[in-house]
Amino acid sequence: MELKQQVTVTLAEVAEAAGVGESTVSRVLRNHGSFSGKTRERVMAAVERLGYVPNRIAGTLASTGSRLVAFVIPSLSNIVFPDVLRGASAVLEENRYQAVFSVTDYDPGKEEALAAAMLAWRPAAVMLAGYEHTDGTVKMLRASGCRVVELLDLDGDALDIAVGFSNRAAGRESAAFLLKRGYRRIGYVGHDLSRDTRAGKRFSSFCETLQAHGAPLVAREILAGASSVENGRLGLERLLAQTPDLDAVYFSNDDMALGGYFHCLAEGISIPSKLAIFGYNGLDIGRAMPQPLSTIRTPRVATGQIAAQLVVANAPPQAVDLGFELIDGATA
Amino acid sequence: MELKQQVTVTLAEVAEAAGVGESTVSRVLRNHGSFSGKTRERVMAAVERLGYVPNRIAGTLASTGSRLVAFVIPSLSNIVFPDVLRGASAVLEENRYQAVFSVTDYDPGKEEALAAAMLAWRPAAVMLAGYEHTDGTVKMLRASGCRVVELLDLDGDALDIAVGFSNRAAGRESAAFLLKRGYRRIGYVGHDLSRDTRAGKRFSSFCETLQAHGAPLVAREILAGASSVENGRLGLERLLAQTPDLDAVYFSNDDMALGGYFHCLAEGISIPSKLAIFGYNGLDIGRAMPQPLSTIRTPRVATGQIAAQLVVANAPPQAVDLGFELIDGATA
DNA sequence: CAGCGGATTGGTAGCGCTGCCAAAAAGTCA
DNA sequence: TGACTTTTTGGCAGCGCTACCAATCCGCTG
Repeated sequence: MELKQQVTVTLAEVAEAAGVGESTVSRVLRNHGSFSGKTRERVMAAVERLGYVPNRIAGTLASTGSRLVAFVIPSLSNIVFPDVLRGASAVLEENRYQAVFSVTDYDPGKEEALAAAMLAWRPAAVMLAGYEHTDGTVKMLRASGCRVVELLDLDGDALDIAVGFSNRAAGRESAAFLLKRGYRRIGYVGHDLSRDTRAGKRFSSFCETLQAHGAPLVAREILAGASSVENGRLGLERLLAQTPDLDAVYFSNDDMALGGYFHCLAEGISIPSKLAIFGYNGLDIGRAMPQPLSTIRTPRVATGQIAAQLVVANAPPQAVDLGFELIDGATA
Repeated sequence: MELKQQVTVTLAEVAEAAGVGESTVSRVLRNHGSFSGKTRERVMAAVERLGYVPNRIAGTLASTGSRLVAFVIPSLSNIVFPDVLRGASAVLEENRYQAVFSVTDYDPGKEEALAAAMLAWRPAAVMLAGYEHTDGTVKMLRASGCRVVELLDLDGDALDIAVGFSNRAAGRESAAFLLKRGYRRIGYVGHDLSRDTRAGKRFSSFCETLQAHGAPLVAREILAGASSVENGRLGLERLLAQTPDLDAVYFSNDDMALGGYFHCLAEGISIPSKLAIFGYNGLDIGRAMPQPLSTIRTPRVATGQIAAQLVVANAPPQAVDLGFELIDGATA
């Protein structure tokens, strides 16, 4: 292999080869404005012959408004965000938009820096997780003039568009469900809540609901770092060591809950008679477990889809509540 | 708070405000070329005051070479690709590169179309999964002059850079491991192999190795659609219904294997004494299972990191073998 | 056949920034 | 101090494309 030749064919060359003007080529390629069928053929033949690939950088600069959509997401380890991206990218690709992303690791400072970097690409929209942003981020987004979509949260005030569901309601319904099932000595196993503010909202509403029904949270175990199956297992082990007589445990999400489930399997703790387990997210894996996981299924892919559709349609500011579904599984 | 729908500030305006020339502002902002400390301060003050955000579209067009890196990946559901993206995006962000992506759904035709769309952004590099591309894709990539990185496969000829490991070797070692453990009646449960060519390579090498050792594959169950825990469970159920006396099953990946594990749990099939289970990928979840999953751990995040590093460093064409690790768990 | 309106087409300013080059300013040295 | 360097700086031509406008063409009318 050797150095490649930078043989960039330009629109001007296509125009020359086709014997037409540049603007005609541009019109044909974008299928915009009018041109004859004959012209179209000549242009397409030249494009084919020269192997022309339009330069979207130049195109975007010359036209108003880009077809880039920027995602500034907390993580790619948590399946939630790939799911959102998946939903969004399908819609964006259909509409010839291009997705750009960067990962904040749940760090608001990094979010601000990355949002600034994104804005430099003059995207049509910026999509972020939730409502908690630094003042700098908010100011910057407001000043940018591009659409802003806040995802997966509805507990707060949207800057522009918001798509998701209420995490507080999710926490509340989870607690109500466990209470209705008769559990009274309830514990919690979670991951770092200071960074994952949505998990924090679920937890605080969960606690408030328990409290309001006279069965306040008995114990909690918060693990540093991200959620994972291993942390869930470890968390439940620690929680039970500290408070053995719990009858139910709420986990910050399904990964953590699955870890708890594994711990019970390994220790011979029978579910749900000895201990009930409740998760959050409604991952597919929960359905395949020997005992389907009791959890709340969230519309992750749909969140991405709807968000993308609203951006493509340049919809007015709004908050779209996609809701969630409580899965009455076999673990609680 | 001023909610001015401000017209975008340009570099020229910053220059004017700072009382310097445009090129001076450009130099200061990119910290490239020489300028005095005093000038630097004046420029930065003006940038701050006006809330200037550089326009990377214009910058990229004017300069040679972009800082975009395009990912054309088969899926976001399979955790493999988010993992690769995660490794890559960390490195890219550090180096002020921007990641762009689109999803092919394992469809070579879609890959070609999306690769073409990506090329229109004139990226510094295009990253793709594996070696199997349409002639059109290959031709286009060759002609583009941008770097091409093929990921997660080494069984074939690289276009430019390749980073990953040998799937054939992985299949071979998996088979050798099971044979060494004494299993002889071995089955396979997999997902759609025609699309996921890397899984196909593992499977064919697995079979060849069994054959070479006089213990050819006894049965197989291939499920349509993507890999999932549910499909793994269903697949094993079907496989055993058809061939009950297997002593080991190789799964196309850990998700599928976990499904198989769940099936055994639900049916009271003891692992590994009655049936051994072997996966592929080495997901964290496998470590947290009551019986750690026997599998092969692949360097997914590292693949992304190394790939990104090579692109950033503009390294010469090469194939980097990151290898994999056989995890001697408790299920085989 | 001139006159018209709509369909096509080409010319050409920019879009906002970088790269190159020459000019201006600031140092250096004998 | 004058000649010569080195550091800073500004001007401006593009990068490849789109948007706008004017020119041309065509088919019909009256």
